[in-house]
Amino acid sequence: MIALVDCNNFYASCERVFNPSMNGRPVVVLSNNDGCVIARSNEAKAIGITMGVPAFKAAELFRRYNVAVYSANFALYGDMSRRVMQILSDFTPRQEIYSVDECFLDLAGLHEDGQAMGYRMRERVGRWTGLPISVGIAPTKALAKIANRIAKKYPSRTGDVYVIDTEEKRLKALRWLPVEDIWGVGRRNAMKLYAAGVTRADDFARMPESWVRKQMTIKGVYLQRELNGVPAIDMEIEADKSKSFSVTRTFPREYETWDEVKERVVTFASLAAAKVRKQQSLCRRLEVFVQTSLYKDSDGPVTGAREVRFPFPTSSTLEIVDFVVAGLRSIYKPGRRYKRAGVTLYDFIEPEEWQPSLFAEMNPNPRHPRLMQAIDTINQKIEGGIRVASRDARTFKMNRAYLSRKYTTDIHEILEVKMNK
DNA sequence: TCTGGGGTCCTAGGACCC
DNA sequence: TCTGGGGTCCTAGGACCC
Repeated sequence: MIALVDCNNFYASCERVFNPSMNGRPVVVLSNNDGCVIARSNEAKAIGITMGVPAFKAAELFRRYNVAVYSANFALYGDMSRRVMQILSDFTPRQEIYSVDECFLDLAGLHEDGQAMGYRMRERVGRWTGLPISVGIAPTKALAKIANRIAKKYPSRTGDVYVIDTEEKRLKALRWLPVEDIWGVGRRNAMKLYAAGVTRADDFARMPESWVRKQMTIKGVYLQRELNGVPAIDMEIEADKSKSFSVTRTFPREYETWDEVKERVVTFASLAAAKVRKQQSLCRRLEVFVQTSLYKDSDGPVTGAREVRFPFPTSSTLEIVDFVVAGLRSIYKPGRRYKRAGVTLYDFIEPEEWQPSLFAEMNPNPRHPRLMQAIDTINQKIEGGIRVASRDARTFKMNRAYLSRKYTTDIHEILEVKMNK
């Protein structure tokens, strides 16, 4: 059996842990720049605040219902996530961390009753972190997802834990679940399925495999097997190295000068490069894009994008910054009002896989690795301690009007939290 | 005035090779 | 009139996830 454990309303719940007075009150968390709603407590959902709604459109609801509003505090959520995952890994070493707030646990070989174990997980995570979780248990990952959904939907009847361990329960669950809510069925496939007269998961499970293969590719076939109780999607216990790193942002206002846009893009490239170094890869390509407002022009946003292939693999911020500025220069149009930009680093190789070129000018600067190491060490201790000069913090300030504090990652805050307890 | 961010995988089709 | 067959690699675009 496989468990899918997931934190309820994760970001909103994290904020609540440190502000218990928010219990019972609607809580929402906003995206970068306080742009739109990205997490909601149950109370916030109940008063009709929808996922992704722009903050300015929900302002009236916020006021009327005395909603507690928070700017996203990803450092806090990341740290809470690490704690939850750590606790759950005690139940079985076979854990797949699927997202910041979810993990699969392979329960094979464990003798404890699933329901009982689910309650124990809930109890322990709740007591040790203050976060509420839901647990779904079933023979396959796709079914565990559904079990979890049932647990969430009927908290009082299930106690937030639901196990699909009989054929009867499996069929009942499939009859209950609309196709569009199946894990791996998105908007597009849902439309195809509806067009074919398929509206419930059990209809989908009975569709001819050839049809599924044709309409939904091999992934659809795996999914169908999983719903029929046959494992087809492997657990991924070992976290692979990432294949790309992106940093993209919407700006707080439109930028109309080269310097402003360049500063942002250089910053994004620097952040992404640090991630590449952290996983000890080298990078051979980047993509940079800039975009005008998604909402202003009636014919939609104008996007410019450019791929840059490096003459050698590198993880040096200095080298990557040069490449990204060259890329940006080739797409930047003076006079445009840019609202969003981003950088993706990808096409990684491992350092030992690469041989230097015979031509010196095609090789990376041999002194950069140690320089980067020194910079990373310093920046670990002093956030933003060293950066390339073309990054200028003064030119950019993100809106984070409702930011909570770094309760778990800043030593002063940690002491304060402890004293209050 | 104000509208998020970061990933992975699959497939078709083109380019190229022998 | 008749115009091979098999394979790899790469990329863009689509679809999906949280």
